[in-house]
Amino acid sequence: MRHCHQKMFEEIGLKNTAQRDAVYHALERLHAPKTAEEIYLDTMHHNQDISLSTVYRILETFVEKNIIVKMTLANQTSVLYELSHHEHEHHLICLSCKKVIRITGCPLGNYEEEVAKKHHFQVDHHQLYLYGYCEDCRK
Amino acid sequence: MRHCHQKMFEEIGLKNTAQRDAVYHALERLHAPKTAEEIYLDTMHHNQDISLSTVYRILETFVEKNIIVKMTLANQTSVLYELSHHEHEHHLICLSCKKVIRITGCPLGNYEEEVAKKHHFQVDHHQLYLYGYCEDCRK
DNA sequence: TTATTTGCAAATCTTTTGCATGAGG
DNA sequence: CCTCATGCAAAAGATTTGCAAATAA
Repeated sequence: MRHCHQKMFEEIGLKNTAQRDAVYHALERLHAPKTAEEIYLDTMHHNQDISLSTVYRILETFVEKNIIVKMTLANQTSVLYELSHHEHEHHLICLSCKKVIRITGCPLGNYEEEVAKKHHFQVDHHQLYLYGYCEDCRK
Repeated sequence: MRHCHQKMFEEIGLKNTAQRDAVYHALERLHAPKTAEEIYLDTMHHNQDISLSTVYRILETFVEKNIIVKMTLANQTSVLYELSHHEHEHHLICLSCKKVIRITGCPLGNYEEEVAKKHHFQVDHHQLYLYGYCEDCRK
């Protein structure tokens, strides 16, 4: 039973359990937004028994502690989770293979301020998704 | 039993039923992205008995015929539907009252082409959501 | 030791589907 | 008439929850 993330859990005030460690490892391995089910299966495939409800609970806890983020894509029923990268990013979503690709850079410029002024809406953050076909699927 | 949308249904090859008419009326009244449940309740409140599964089926049909669009917001489990406006639009979502406001105008410019070039990704369309606080809630 | 975490099963919520009945053209 | 649409109830998929047992600190 490894405890690679012991220090991190300590810092954020969470007990260092084998299940939390395993879920964190899975998120590191998968390095893309994944469903709770996918994270559960990946964990099981790496010989860490866990129950699906525990995965959900751990993911919720991680979201609260801001170490992962939660997202929902258009016309997709499940919620996706990925490690927080603490940098501004957007996503490309392949309509064919459903792959999600993170990209940095942002075209918004001072658009948020324009919107704030024009619509009397105080912008906190934004999400931009570009849907299309990835290199492999456009062939 | 009114049939205000008879001509439209005829044109797109759908039978003109009281339920379809009622759902379309509800979408016109609500003029914002709403859940199937909300559309169902609005329809019932306007004295048109309908079953929730029929609402889902009608909404699916309308999506196929391109007279409405389907969307999912971040961290929200339910799918939302609204009339197609056939113009490019984005949405402001109030984090407090959950209101969704449609806006026109787009800050992307030639960003899609840049992404296509840089990431070898063929962009089909995009979604932009600005989260924050609306005029009523920022007070 | 004690509060926290986990596993299991059951509950919940949203959406879909099978099938018999009903209605539009 | 005959096909398509609807209602109902049941199924399905995703997520949450209650509770007793297990475990970290």
